[in-house]
Amino acid sequence: MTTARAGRARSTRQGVAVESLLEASSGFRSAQDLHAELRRRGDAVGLTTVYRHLQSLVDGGSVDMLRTVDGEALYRQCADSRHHHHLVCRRCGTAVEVSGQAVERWAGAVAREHGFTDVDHTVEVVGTCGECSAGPAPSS
Amino acid sequence: MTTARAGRARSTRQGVAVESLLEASSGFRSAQDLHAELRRRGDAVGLTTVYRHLQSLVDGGSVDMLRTVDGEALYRQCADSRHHHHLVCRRCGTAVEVSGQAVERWAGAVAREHGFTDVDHTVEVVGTCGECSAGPAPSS
DNA sequence: CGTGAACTGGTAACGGTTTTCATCTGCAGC
DNA sequence: GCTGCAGATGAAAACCGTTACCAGTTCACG
Ligand SMILES: [Mn+2]
Ligand SMILES: [Mn+2]
Ligand SMILES: [Zn+2]
Ligand SMILES: [Zn+2]
Repeated sequence: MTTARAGRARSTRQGVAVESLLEASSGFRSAQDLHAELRRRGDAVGLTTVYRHLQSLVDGGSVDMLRTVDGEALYRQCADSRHHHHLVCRRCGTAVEVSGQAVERWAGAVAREHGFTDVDHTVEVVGTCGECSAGPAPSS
Repeated sequence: MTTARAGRARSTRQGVAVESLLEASSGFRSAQDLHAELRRRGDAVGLTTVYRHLQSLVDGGSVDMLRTVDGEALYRQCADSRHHHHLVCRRCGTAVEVSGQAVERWAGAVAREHGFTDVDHTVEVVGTCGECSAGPAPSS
């Protein structure tokens, strides 16, 4: 009742591999990226299967997906299953989950003001995290 | 000095066609959509050229581009060249330009709070506009 | 064990976008 | 008005992330 998982019926080596790798990652990662790392570390999973599990996780609500400006899909395991947004470092990709009451209220108000209903919204904040701005300059 | 146009060096029939069609459109439109309408109305432009002009306009800052969830790029001529966001109807695509002081403040604050600098953000609000929710039901 | 539904993964297809390159054209300079 | 040519065009091919297809594999259950 509590977990509205639309997950797979069986637990497989591949499914566990994808899910746990994403869980161990700190930021958004692409399917191909995950696939490459799995292959590199020995326990390989087909690219198709990586996509399948990521899609299941997104459907289940435990993973967020977003599109980069050049059309690539990025996935991230979210600690909080409730509605929230991300503050992402443009350098290292690390993401912090943030909730924004102010934004929720604003979105609702601006929509109502223009006669819109069934409002939904997407908010992404990108910047350079403290660690990266203190770290080595992007020389080469 | 005022216009920081990174536009093309020459004025061509094709460039004018793309720009004015987008100008006459009320919401976000895809490159293929624009290409199809130009072809339909007789004054045809190569798809490649449509993409090229849209890219120039985006670079010049007079046009906004966003990605749909399935990776398609959508373009819109913005009336306001200053920073703003859009309230888009998920049914008819009509977009209203809105500025959100509350969101700007929130984004800055939440970033500062987590030690992030050089903050940027994207905010999109989608809903059903008054006209569409009053109009014909999405039957067939 | 035996059966079948779920799962896997190589390969092919898909679709939007970009690159390539031969051809064309706006326009600055005569 | 011409001419020259850098800039622009567009059909076709390449690109690339993603999805569909489908034959083979795995696993829960009787
Ligand atoms: Mn929100
Ligand atoms: Mn803003
Ligand atoms: Zn960082
Ligand atoms: Zn509408």
